[in-house]
Amino acid sequence: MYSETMLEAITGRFKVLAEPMRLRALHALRGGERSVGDLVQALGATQANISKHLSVLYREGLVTRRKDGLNVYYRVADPSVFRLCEVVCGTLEQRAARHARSLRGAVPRRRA
Amino acid sequence: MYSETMLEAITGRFKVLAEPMRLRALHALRGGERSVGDLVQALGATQANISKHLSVLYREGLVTRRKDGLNVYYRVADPSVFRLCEVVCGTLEQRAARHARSLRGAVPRRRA
DNA sequence: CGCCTACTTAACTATATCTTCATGTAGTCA
DNA sequence: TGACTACATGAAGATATAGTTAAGTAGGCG
Repeated sequence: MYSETMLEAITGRFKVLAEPMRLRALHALRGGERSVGDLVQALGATQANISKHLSVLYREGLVTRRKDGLNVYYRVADPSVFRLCEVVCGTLEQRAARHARSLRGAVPRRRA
Repeated sequence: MYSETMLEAITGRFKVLAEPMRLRALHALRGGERSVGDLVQALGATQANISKHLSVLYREGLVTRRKDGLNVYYRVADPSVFRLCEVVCGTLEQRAARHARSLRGAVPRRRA
């Protein structure tokens, strides 16, 4: 069993990832660092919105940032995020497959 | 990049795991199935509260349930949850270690 | 210096969700 | 049938958080 603080830390990490826009931002950063304006255009959201989500990711240690002139460039700091997504994807696909099978009938019948 | 529906599904899964009490419940079920009343006692929460969290876990497909007389027994249906927690734990520990090192000084100086 | 651009942040509204209390439901036992 | 137990659920209050608007900060450029 986890300690109380560890539990809060884990759920905190999950909470950060539980937002579509943040996940989109992280995956948009998968290819390397990008500026805020670049992300705004890529993700189709307002600049303030993206900026806030990036701040959350930064506070949680999932990204780093680097200022260059007027631009701020963000970069993924913790690639484990993608492993988490892949694990979730795997189980979701398994579940979907099971569901599909159950729709076809739990005990598949041959064509009459 | 994920499709919009896939993204919602992934964040939905993270959202379910982003609650300390639900994570506690899942880990309490790690040893095998347990009744609601048993979990209530083990987790130290109200019966309504536990029942609701279990319903969420059930809707999301993370647990199964089985009724036997007056009792309802829950069981973990998707053990990948524990892998997710382990991945998160690993990165949190790494981060804590880095933080500890930075507190000792990024460039450790020898005693004068 | 003033003005612009890129970004951040404060203030606000709307929405979601956790928690609790009370009630409802299903099964057991007399 | 009625009373009791185990669990689920509806309603309501408190809190949190996403999104927008507007203002603030910092750097580049004339």
